[in-house]
Amino acid sequence: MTVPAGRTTASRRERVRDATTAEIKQTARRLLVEDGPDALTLRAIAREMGMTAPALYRYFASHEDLVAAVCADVLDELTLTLSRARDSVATDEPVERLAVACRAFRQWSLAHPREFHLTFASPAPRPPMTGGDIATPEDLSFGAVFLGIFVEIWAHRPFPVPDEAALPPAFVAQLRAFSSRVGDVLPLGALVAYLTGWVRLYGAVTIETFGHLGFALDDAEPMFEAMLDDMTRALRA
Amino acid sequence: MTVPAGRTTASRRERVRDATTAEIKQTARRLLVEDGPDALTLRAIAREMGMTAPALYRYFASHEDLVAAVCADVLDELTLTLSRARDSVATDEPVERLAVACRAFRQWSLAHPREFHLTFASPAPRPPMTGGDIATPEDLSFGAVFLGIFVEIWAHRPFPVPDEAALPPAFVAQLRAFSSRVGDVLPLGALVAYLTGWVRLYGAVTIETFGHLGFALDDAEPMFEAMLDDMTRALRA
DNA sequence: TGATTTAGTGAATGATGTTTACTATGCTGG
DNA sequence: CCAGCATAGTAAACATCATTCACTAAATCA
Repeated sequence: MTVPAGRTTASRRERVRDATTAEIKQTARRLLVEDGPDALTLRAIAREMGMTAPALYRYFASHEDLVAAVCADVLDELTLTLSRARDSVATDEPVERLAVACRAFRQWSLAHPREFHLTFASPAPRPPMTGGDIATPEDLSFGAVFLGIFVEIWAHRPFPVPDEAALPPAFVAQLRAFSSRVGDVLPLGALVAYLTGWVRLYGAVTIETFGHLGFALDDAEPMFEAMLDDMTRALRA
Repeated sequence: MTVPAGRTTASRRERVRDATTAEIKQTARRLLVEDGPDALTLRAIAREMGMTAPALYRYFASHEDLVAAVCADVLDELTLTLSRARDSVATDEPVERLAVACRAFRQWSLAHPREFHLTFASPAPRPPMTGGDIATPEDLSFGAVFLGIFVEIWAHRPFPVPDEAALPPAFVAQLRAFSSRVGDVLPLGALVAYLTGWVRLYGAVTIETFGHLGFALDDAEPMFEAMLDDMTRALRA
């Protein structure tokens, strides 16, 4: 995804093509943000660009593919945002780096709810996790940001983790498979903490952006901070 | 929502009208389940029923209204399912009643992912929580199931809650408002536990149904059970 | 029984994704 | 330099969608 392509090897044609492709995705995203997911139509995008809809088929095989490309862009941008947030804290405070990244995830999502929902809460046809021909939100780089922070935390000072023998064997088997897939960078118990953190973070942000806490709270930030507290405390102890 | 209407006062016309309304919603839901949210079209519904699309406007003001009605039905069904699950455990084990209801929520959602996403993860135009003219998932009955269980737990044996003085004042203010809205059935700290539980439950189920744990796990049940353990332990201690 | 309300149809409008045939334009090899 | 070709774009068409409007037929009611 998002291969910058070698500077010199780009012919003129390739350059204008890439520019058009980028403009299409940009326009699509603008329509999504301004007028909602239903406004994300080929005809509207083409209209905005002073083109006709069939022309877009020179750049994307289908409407679905275009949406997927927008999602990939969104994911890249979010990944970059999270990396930057993480790097704004010194490496000798890895738990704080995690907290800052989590807050950045929430802030970005609240500021970009439609992009967030399209990318993280759409019933997209997800391939059964075979190789990596399509980008799911957990694809490498994105998930790697948080996983990397957990590696840092663990290296800095290991935190209490559930005993492997206490976990259901079927769970351990899955964890082993996942662990080897990511290069065995953490003990299984720490992977559980990582996954638990992802579940809590995703859940807190998703429930807030969908307004499913509005029945009780106007501002969910204190709840979010309480969750972060709970999470980071367990990683400091 | 879903007023059964007095038995005797229903004229013949009203009865067949209600039957047709029900059939429309049923058909809509079947199309949603079988062919996905994009198949939920007025024309398709009418076609399935041997009617024409404009006829449906005698029953629903718009496509959006029909979808909202389907959501309301889904919510009612889920609420009923959760109540039943809760009632399958004796009232002297209220924490277990909570666990059983949470499992029922997950099971139902996994068995009905499209209904779940339509009702709980759609960017529907949510009114800013004024009165109650439109049904959001947290509308009375649904949220009341879980809130009721927390009331039972608290009555059976109070659990440790954060000190009110330790919470941010702005948070306390919101909690007070919510508390009075639900009749002050619990101390503020216990309300925090209730809301935290809802966030964790919603998050765990949503992340699983969207497949956002698939990058690590094939079966998220052990993670869910671990979450439940963590949650119920805090309510027993 | 006659008036009125109701359920439903058919045709039409404007929008959508997608395909096909066609037309320029720019690039490239002799 | 120019003949040939790949590319980017258009216009027209098709099937589908939500929605509106004029109309019909049937059920209800006074």
